[in-house]
Amino acid sequence: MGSANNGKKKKVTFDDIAKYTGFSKTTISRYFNFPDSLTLDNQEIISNALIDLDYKENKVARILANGKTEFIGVIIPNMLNHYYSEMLNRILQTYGDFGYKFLVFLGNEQEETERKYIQELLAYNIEGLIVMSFTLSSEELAKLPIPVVTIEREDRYVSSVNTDNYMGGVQAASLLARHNCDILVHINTADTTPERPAYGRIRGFLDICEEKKLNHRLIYVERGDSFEEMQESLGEVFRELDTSYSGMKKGIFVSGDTRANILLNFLIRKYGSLPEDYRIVGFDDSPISREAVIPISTVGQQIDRMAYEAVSLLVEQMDERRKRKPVPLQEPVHRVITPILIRRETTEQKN
Amino acid sequence: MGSANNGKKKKVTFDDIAKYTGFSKTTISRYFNFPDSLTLDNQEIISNALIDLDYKENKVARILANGKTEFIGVIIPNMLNHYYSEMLNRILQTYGDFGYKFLVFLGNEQEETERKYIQELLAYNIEGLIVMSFTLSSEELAKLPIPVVTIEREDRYVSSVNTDNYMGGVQAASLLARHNCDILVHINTADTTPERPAYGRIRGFLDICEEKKLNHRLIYVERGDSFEEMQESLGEVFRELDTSYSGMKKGIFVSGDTRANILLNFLIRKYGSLPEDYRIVGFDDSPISREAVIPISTVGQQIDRMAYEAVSLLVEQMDERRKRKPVPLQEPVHRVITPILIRRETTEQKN
DNA sequence: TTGTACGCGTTATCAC
DNA sequence: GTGATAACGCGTACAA
Repeated sequence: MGSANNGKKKKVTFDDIAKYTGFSKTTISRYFNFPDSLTLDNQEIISNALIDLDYKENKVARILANGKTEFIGVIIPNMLNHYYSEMLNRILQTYGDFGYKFLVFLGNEQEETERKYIQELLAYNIEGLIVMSFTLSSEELAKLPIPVVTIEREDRYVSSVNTDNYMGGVQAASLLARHNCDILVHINTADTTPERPAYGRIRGFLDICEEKKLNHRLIYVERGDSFEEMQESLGEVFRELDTSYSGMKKGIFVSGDTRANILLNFLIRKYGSLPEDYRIVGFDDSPISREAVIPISTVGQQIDRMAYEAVSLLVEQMDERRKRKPVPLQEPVHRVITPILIRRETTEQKN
Repeated sequence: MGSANNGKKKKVTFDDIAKYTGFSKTTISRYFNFPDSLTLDNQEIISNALIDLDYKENKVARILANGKTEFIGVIIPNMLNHYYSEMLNRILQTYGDFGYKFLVFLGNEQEETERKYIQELLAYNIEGLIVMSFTLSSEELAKLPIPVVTIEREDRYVSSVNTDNYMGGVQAASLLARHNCDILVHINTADTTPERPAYGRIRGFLDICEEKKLNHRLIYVERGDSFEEMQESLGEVFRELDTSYSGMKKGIFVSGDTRANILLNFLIRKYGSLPEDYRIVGFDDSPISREAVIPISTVGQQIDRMAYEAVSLLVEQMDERRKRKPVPLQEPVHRVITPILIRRETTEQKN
């Protein structure tokens, strides 16, 4: 047995391999980076030596020598929201495609902290940055010395990937329109301002309503910090809708499945089942839309594709930088991913 | 003015600062690591130089020089399960407490891939590893050259943090017993084997039932890869329970809130509300337990504390390694976190 | 209190 | 096809 290498086991380096095989450090390096430049015999010799010595590669040293960390920084607002955790999930999974590792920070809504995080990330020589939090302006992000891609946030001065929110609004409103609702209602949060991509949902909804001359209404609720707060504000909305439009068929497009579910629960708890004069469409295709007591129709964001596009957009720019004469992007690239309408029982109820 | 450093802006190094200020590199280094060893005047001079030159620290170089990466590796099974994403969330948040950065990989259930991930992590000189996936045995993990802490998985040969699952089972069963149920049922997944911490839930449940001589029953369902599969297998269970124990008061302890919610939904869809002869307790305190049409009583794992304990346990061991004469742990440390029983409407219904 | 010289493990640039 | 040597940017004895 090799016996236990007790205490601090010194790591095996190129130097050790070189001495062991009689080659130079350079040749060992070449074995890893340009194996074809060695004779097959010599490759074999080194290959065996690696096993004999139990060599483990040291990426830190490589980074110092050539500057490529293969690190991408990620700043994400939180992970309570399924949308973000799923996005992070998909981002991490692109490791298989591109080989980049991710350093993740949770942005806590404070500008200064977030700047600190970015400095820390830069100190590790990350090669690119993905930003999902919205505390820092794209103008500021664009000034960073590395490529930046944002996801679903204000993106005027940087490249980005967003859902086609307008299309989402159109899809939702059209579906409700097809069900011959007497009144279309869209519920969104008060902080959905025009510069946010999510604002497109409102425009899409309104455009369809106006185009088809449908009776409609827009309701803003506070975002709310907790589930209970959301429940409370939606409780009022529910009671008002339920009484004001009594007897009318109501088509409700709720921006966010969590809120759609809350509304649905109010209905079920009041009526024991989903009344026929209610049709509901959510947004996000988050787990709750599937797990709800009546599965909720929803506009599904293609999170997997968005994550992939974000990373690949970043990789393109990072690759460009490695060239002799890099041609940086003159204009930010904005990729838009079409959402997918998912019909479930809150619109397709079989009675 | 320094003018715009065009093209590839060379990074400012200690050498540049040294030349600029007239000090040596060493003094600059000391400024960062032992500022008190410089006179206040000289600190001031260097401090100003940093601003003038717009110096950005380079952690990679520092790592190479002293070996401390401040990286912790994390291997997590997936992020679809809220439990994992929340745990990751909390782990990432410990950055504020300990300053360690996390390199995260998603274990995909294949031993070889997971070993590859670990090698990659080691290549980056991570100082410690947190493992939540269960593909690799603790025996194998214990052989790694760095400290390892597992969370809620088989942990015989490594340090770990687990929920007190036994206590959780006891709490759930006791609560149901207090409601004078005629039959206590525990639903768990078939893969919950004795070496898994989660097995304690079963033992706790059984012990209470036997101690109080309660009519009880244990039902195993397949884990299921999708929500639909879970729904299907639980559908059968539901129909059987509903007919077999008709007229009896049923106390059901479901291992996992997602499954508890599915069961609840079957009830609501059949009866329009939660019948009085049903009492349900879930496990995990995941969002669905709160968002369900009838909020579900559940045994809540203290994920924040578990994450903190895991990281701090790791940090202790990593700190120990930096000492002259490190005294490695002779025996793995197992920290156990007590779960908290959360009573909601599925047991405390006000009619 | 400050400086000199070397080491960390790899890659890049020349030679041969 | 292979080797010597100099970077890469910082930490750390040891010396002054």
